[in-house]
Amino acid sequence: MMTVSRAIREPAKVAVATRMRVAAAIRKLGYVPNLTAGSLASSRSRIIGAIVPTIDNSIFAETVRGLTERLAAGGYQVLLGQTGYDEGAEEALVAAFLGRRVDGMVITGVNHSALTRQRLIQAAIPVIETWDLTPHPIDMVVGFSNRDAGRAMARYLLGKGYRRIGFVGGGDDRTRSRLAGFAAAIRRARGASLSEVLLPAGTSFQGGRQALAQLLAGEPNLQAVFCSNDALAVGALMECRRRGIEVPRDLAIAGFADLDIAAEVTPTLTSVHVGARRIGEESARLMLARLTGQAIAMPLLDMSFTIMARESA
Amino acid sequence: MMTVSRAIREPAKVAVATRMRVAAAIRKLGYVPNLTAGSLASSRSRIIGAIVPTIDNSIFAETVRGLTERLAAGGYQVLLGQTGYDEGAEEALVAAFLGRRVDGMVITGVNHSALTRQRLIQAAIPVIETWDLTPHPIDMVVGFSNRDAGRAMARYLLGKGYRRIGFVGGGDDRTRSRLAGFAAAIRRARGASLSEVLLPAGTSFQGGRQALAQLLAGEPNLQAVFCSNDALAVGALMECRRRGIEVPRDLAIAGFADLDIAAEVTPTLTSVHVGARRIGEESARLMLARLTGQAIAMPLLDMSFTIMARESA
DNA sequence: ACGCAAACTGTTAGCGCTAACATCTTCAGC
DNA sequence: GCTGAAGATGTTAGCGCTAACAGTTTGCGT
Repeated sequence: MMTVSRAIREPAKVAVATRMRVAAAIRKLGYVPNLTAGSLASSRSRIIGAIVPTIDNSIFAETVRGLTERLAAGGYQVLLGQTGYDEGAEEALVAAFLGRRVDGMVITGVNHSALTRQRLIQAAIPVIETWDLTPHPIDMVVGFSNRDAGRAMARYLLGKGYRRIGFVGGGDDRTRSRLAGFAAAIRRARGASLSEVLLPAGTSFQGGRQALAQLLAGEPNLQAVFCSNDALAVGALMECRRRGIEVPRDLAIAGFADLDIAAEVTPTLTSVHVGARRIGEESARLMLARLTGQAIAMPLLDMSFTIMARESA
Repeated sequence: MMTVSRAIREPAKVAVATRMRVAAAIRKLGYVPNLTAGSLASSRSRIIGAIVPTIDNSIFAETVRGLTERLAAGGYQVLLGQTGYDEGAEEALVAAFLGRRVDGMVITGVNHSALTRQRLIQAAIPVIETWDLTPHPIDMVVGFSNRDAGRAMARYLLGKGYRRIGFVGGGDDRTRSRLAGFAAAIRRARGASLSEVLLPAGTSFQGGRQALAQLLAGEPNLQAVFCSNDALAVGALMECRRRGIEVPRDLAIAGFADLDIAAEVTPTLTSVHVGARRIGEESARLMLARLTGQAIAMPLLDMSFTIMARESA
């Protein structure tokens, strides 16, 4: 038995002839190693838990893909959980994943319930928080400052001369951070005004259209709108087309995340590039390093962001 | 120990007072049950493996969501795998999932390598193939006929009077089935011609734009294009706008899958509604029924499809 | 007060593997 | 031919839980 176990996991330690006999027997018997038993015996599951709000609108899908591919290359699989932007769901998922004895966790955002934090710390496994930054990480962080990104977009729009400005976003933490930075910069600008619409978290095209309608109802002379994700922004663009509002002449629109679609719509969408895929890849890199016992020089990775100036704003 | 195990899994079988003592102890000790050990002992993992080509463009993301939510309600978790449209990756994922002793598998498509089929059959677990139909399922099927859907779209376009028709699709099995039905119907129509562009599997907006350009280069008088998914169709729409081609007056465009975005773009996109989410939900329903030992009256569920006639075609 | 079934709690064995250690081979070097 | 170390294979115990069964307590009818 032990020789078979070795032939599968560490072939170099088994003589070639034996290895071939093992392989033949495996084929003949249709043997499928029980990784569950292996996990129990070795107390390493080779599974990393990943928790994102949703994979629906591909904002996080890219991160998940980057993470999954890099971890797979290192021999780890990803157990994916979706919270639907619900803290209770996140708590349940973390508990379930820890129960499965994942070897590490990658979780979206830096705000978690006290219980979730406590459980993650007690689990004593590598934990990476993503898509944001914080001075008080659970363990490691790979993200960017949503606050700074919001401020940067405000400055960009103000720099273009816009003054009556709107904000549309879902109600999640990262959107709130972006809004905080955005609003602070606009408040500081002479003669600038801000109107906001906060939608339920996780809304998409349709939500963007409605939100734009709502903004225009309150402030018909709006000059620019910053949407907290590209799906909302594309929805807003569509609503503009429907109303005959010409973008950016009559109204400027900017999005966030720089999805594939941003460069493809007409007019092309100004957005904030955040390297969603690279966040996943870098998280995988850090995770693998930690799991192989390497010291992590930099447990806080600021991936930064870039404003992609295109036609819409 | 046994009482604790029962208090957690079947609280009704434990006296209330004992149950509360157990709960108190759990809290005090920060005990997290090891589900891996539980799986090994009970030989039930309460995990269902799900394999899709990709979650990037949300065609399958909806199915995954429906599946995940319904299964969660039944106490099961989903282990998600992405093949990236690669048969080798599918094989590896199936092997890995079976090694983890998943209690069931939900897999996209009905064409799999001989080895994959054999492994799934030998595993003797419930298996659901989705997004297509076949007379020779591994076990159960929840889908619709891609061939029929292709034919239906051909008839729809022919019925609108279009004769010089194009097809754009990725190179996956389901696209090929759609094309087969589509091409057959067009061949049978008087005076109708078909030009095709097959892209690498998994391409998106950008691919749709390029493919349209390619089609028009070969057949400048094209009247209608059927795109094998909505992302391609939206890409094609964008290319039209860029070239000043008015849809549907100069060129009709139809998509497939009826994503959220189809109803939101301008012009709204004619598409084939396939109930992606319901495929996931029904798969979960069948899976749970099978796992609780119920007999399945109908192991082949034809979810059908509907052509959503909108402005673009 | 007693018997007995139902309700509850406890004991034993083993799920399939791997860590750690033990033993057996092989072969270079003299 | 012998020694010793490296290389290859084997043995033992146990990971943390649950199925199956065993034993104990409770409550009810008489």
